[in-house]
Amino acid sequence: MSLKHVILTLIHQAPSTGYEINKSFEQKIGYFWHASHQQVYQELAKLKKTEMLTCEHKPQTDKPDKKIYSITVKGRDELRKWLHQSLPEKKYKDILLVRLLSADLLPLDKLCEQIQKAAEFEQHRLDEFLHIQKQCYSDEQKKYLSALDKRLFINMRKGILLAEAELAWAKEALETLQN
Amino acid sequence: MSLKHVILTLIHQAPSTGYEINKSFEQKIGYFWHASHQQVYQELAKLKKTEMLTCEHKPQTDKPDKKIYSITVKGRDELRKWLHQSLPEKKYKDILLVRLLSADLLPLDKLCEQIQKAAEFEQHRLDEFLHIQKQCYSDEQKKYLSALDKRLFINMRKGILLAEAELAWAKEALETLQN
DNA sequence: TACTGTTATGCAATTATATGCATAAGGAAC
DNA sequence: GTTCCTTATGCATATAATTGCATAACAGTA
Repeated sequence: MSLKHVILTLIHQAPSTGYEINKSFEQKIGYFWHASHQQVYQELAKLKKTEMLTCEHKPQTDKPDKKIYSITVKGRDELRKWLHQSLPEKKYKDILLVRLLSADLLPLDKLCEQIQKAAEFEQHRLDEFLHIQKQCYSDEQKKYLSALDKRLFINMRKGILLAEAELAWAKEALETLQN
Repeated sequence: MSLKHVILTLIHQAPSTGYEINKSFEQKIGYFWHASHQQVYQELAKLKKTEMLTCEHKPQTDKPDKKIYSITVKGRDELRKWLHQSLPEKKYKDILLVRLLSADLLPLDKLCEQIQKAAEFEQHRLDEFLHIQKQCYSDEQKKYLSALDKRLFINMRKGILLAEAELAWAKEALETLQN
């Protein structure tokens, strides 16, 4: 439903290869959308078949050949249409919360360990975001952000706020469990 | 991967029918795990076939017949095994953040409308949680929580903290966009 | 020279989810 | 009396996502 549009969004920003799109998913985009490389290549093939994208073949001598995809008018129309649709309901999936429900089969210390580990992961995420914030968005820089940079800033802020909430929860949860 | 274990968790707590499990997903469980009724019935059939669950058929005269599922020893072992596995990485999917990236195809006012709508949904969620918190977890009551109630409390707290973070983000985002 | 990592693509098979439709009986509302 | 809601189950099909495997050339390193 949406991976299609995520990819269209990326290629709309700039023509790209599957490899580059995969890199985006591994790096920045990965914080708010997850996709494997197989999924990406399959989706690109589908988008080409339905004429949302065109593909230019770029042979290379030293490295494997590239396929550079560009968005078509049809693709841009589809993207615009999707952007105007109302947001589908969020589908929450939080394994840790499920595990809490059957913790009588999981010793308290093991459970706390899992919460601890999840917290460390979030801390790592948060640190990365905070680093970006420091580097790219000083109070001075924030005054003169372009429209695009504003949007990137907002996205990063969500990463920060959610990671902080996760961390606050983990702390509280550990205290309550071990009280 | 996990729906299986979510269902095992629920039936481990108490033998249930597919209908009851679906109710759980629509209500409380829905806040941290989403599943449709078709998915649930199919998964129950699979779990029965693989002998994780047994099924007792309860004919009823006034209403459609029930199938009451109970967890088997094999099912409980499977659940315990899963509980001890380390958590898989979270797979983030946030459509709103994707949409922010291609906002040049979406007028600012429409974008803000979508953020506003998402915020209203979160506010509704938050209100429900806060209501539960007020009803069930007064300062006095919190002192004497059973192990299970503690876990339920922790889950609810996550709902509250995350919803608050979403709301804080939405407010900030709207301010930045409209500055 | 063999191993590891990066660039670059993909197929095949399976599993997980979603979409649409179907049945059936009781009760409440209009 | 017909329409809608709740209880209770499910099938068939379609789409999305994961898992495992495969290819290939170069570059660095041990």
